[in-house]
Amino acid sequence: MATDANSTCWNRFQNDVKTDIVMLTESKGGGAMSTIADVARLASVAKATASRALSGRGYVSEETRSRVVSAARTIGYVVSPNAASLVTGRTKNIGVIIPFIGRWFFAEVLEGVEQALLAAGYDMTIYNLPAASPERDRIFDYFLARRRFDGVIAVSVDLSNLEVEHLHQLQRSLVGIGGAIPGVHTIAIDDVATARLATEHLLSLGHRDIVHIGGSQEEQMDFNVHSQRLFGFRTAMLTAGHSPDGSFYECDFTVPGGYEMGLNILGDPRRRPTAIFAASDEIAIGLIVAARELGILVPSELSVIGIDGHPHAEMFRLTTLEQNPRNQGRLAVTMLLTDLDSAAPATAMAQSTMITTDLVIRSSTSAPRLSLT
Amino acid sequence: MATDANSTCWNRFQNDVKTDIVMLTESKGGGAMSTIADVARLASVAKATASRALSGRGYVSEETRSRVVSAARTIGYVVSPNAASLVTGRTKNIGVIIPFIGRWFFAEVLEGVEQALLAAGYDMTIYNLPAASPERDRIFDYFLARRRFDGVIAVSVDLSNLEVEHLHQLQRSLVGIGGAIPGVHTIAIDDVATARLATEHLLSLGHRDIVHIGGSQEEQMDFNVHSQRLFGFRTAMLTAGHSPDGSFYECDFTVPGGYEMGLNILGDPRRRPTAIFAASDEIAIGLIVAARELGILVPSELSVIGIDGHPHAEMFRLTTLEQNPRNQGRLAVTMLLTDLDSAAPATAMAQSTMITTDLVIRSSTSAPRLSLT
DNA sequence: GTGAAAGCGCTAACAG
DNA sequence: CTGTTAGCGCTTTCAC
Repeated sequence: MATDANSTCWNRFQNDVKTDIVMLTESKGGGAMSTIADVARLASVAKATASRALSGRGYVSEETRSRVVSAARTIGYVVSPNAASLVTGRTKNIGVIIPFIGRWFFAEVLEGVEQALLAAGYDMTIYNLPAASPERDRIFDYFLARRRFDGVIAVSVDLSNLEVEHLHQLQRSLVGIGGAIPGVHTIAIDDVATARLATEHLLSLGHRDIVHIGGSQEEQMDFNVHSQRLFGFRTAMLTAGHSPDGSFYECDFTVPGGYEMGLNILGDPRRRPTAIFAASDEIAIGLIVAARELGILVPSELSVIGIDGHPHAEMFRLTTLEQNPRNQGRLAVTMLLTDLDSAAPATAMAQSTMITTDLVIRSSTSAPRLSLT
Repeated sequence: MATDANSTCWNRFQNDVKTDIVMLTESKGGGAMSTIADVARLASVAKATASRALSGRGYVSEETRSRVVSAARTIGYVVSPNAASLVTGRTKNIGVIIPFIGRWFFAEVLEGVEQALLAAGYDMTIYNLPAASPERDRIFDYFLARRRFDGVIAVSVDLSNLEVEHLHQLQRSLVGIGGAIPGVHTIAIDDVATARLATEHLLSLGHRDIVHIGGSQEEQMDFNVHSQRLFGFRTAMLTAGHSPDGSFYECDFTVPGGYEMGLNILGDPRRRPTAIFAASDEIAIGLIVAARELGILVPSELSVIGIDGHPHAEMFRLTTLEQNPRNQGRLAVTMLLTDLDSAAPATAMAQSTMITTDLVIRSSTSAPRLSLT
C-alpha cells in the first residue's frame, strides 16, 4: 500500500479503496443473528415467556427465568432494539442538539450527558446545530422528525419560535441546558447574578478600574447571555458607586477573540485597567496570553476573571468561576429521565426551572478562596 | 421557583422536579402519528405504492408519485425509522467510539464526522470509551451489541483482541481513524514520517540542540503513537549526524503536562535547548506558556513545533503540523459509506490502509513556509 | 405462571 | 406501473 506523495490524500484515498476490497467468506458467528424465538425454543417455552423473562416485565417463575436467561446466553442472544421500539415506542436513546462540539463548555456538557446516559442504559445521538441554514432546517425536518429518541436535551441553542414548536410537536420529553425554552424545564446559571458576583469579587480585591470584555450585544450567542452578563457587570459597578460607562468591549467569544482584544486594550499603559471581567473562560485565556506577550504580570499587575470554568483554566492561573458544566449535563439527564419515568412528555411541563449551579471562586495568588454554596 | 441558596443544586433540583410537573391536555397535533396507511388512503393507492413513491425505490408513475408526496405533506407524515429498519436492516445511523470528547483532536474529528454524516443522511451515536473498566465492557456487551447502526468509526481507540473480535462479530462496516485495527481500513498519519519531518524542519532552521517531548513509552495512548514519534525524531537526528540520546522527555499528553515539563526543562539556561519537537499540539502549547512565563521569547529564543494542528494553535504563534483532523473524520465517513454502498461488511476487508494526510508546516516568524502535498 | 395470537409500521417479493 | 400478501422481531393482551 504505497502512498504516492505527489497526489492529495483524497486522490490517494479514492484509488486505494477501490482496489482494496476483498470479499471474504462469512466469519465465525456467521449467519443471521439469533432471535427470541430461538431462545424460546432452546428453553422450551413460548416466545412470550422468553420475552417476559428477559425484559423482567410480567410474571415468570424463577426456574423458567433462569432457564431462559442461560439459553439466551449460550446462543449469544441480544434483543433487536428496532423490533422492541416498534412495539413499545421507546428507543432508549436521547437526542442532544448543540451548537458546538469542540468548545470547552459544550464538550464538557457532552461528556457529562454521555456518562449519565450510559449509566442509565441510554445512548446519545448528537445533532450539531449550525446557525440558520438549510442544513439546520434539515436537522429539524428530517433527523429530529424521525423521533428516534425518547427525549431531547437542547444545549444552549437559540431556537426560533418555529423550531420550538417543532420540538414540542415531537411529543417527546425535552429539557434545556443553558437557556430557557418556552414551556420547558431548563438548567442554567443565573447569568446576571454570576456576572455580578464576578465583578464584586474584583471590587472586593480593591480594583476600581475594571473592564468587562464580552460578546457582541447584537449577535447574542443565545438567550441574551451577552447582555445579561453585561447587565450584571453594570449593576455591580453602579452599586459600588463606579460608573461602568465606557468600560465594556466586545469581542469574539473565543480564545483568539480575547487575545486580539487583549492586545488592543492592554497595549496602551495609560488606558490599561487593573482588572478584567471576561464573559467566558476562553476569552479570559486569550486575554492572559496577550497580557503575557505584552510583559504584563498576571495576576499581580492585572486580575482576570472569567465565567465558565474548565480544567485547563487552572494551569493558566486563571481566577475562575467554576460551574462544572459536566454536572449541568448530568443534572439535565436526571431531569429528563424523571420525566420519562413519569411518562410526562414535553408538553406536560408548564414552567421553566432556573437552577443556579453552585459557584466557587478560586484564585491562585492574590485573592481569598471564596465559595458560594 | 425560589432557589434556596443554602442547599446544593442537586438537592434543590430534587425538590423542584417533584413539585413542578403539571399535566396538560394533549396539545396541537395531538394523537397518534400518521402512518403510511393514512398517506395511501388519502392518495387512493396501496401502502406499497406509497412506500415506493416516498422512498424512491421501485417504479411509480410521476403522477401518482406527486399525489402521494403531497398527501404525505398535508398530513405531516414522517416514516417510522424503527419499522423501516426492522425490515430493511439499515438504520441510517453510524456509531462512533472514541476515547475523549473534549480534547482538541477528538473534538475536531467528531465535528468532521458529524458534518459528513448529516450531509449523507446519517446521524451519529457517540460512545465515549473509558479505559478498561466495567463501563467499557458494558459499551461492547450492551450498547454496541444492540447494533443500532450501519457502521462504526473507531477513533484512536486501543482495542483488546477480544474487543476487536466483538466489533467484527457485529457484522457491520467498520473503519478506524488514527490507529490500525486488524482487518480494518484505517485512516492515520504516518507517525514516524511526521515526527521525522517535524524534526527535519527544526534541523533545517539550523537548530542542533533539539529536544523531543512526548508521551510515556510505557503507557502508549494507542497504537504505539508515542514510540513511533520518538523513533521518527531519533531517525532524523541520527541521519543529520546528531545524537538523540538524552534529549527525550516524557510528559502527560495534555496542556498542563507540557506546561509542567516546560518549567522543568527550560528553567536551567545551561540545559535549555534551542528547539523542541512536541508530540502533540497540546503539549506544545503548554510548553510555550511555560516558556513565556520564564521570559523566554518564542520563537526567537526557542522554536517549538507540535503534531496535530488546531485553530487555537495559530494564536499561540505555534509552528505546527496541520493534519486537519476534521478532514480525517470526513474521509472516514466517505470510506464507511463506500463500503455500505457496496454492501461490504467489516469482515470483507482484508487490509489496513495507511493514509498519510497532507502536511503543511506553517510558521509565523522565523521559518519559511513549507508544504508537503 | 404460561401460551397463542395479534399486531407495531414498514418494505419486498410476486402477481397482475 | 400498481395491488396483494408476507413477514421483519418483538411485546402484549387475553385465555387457559
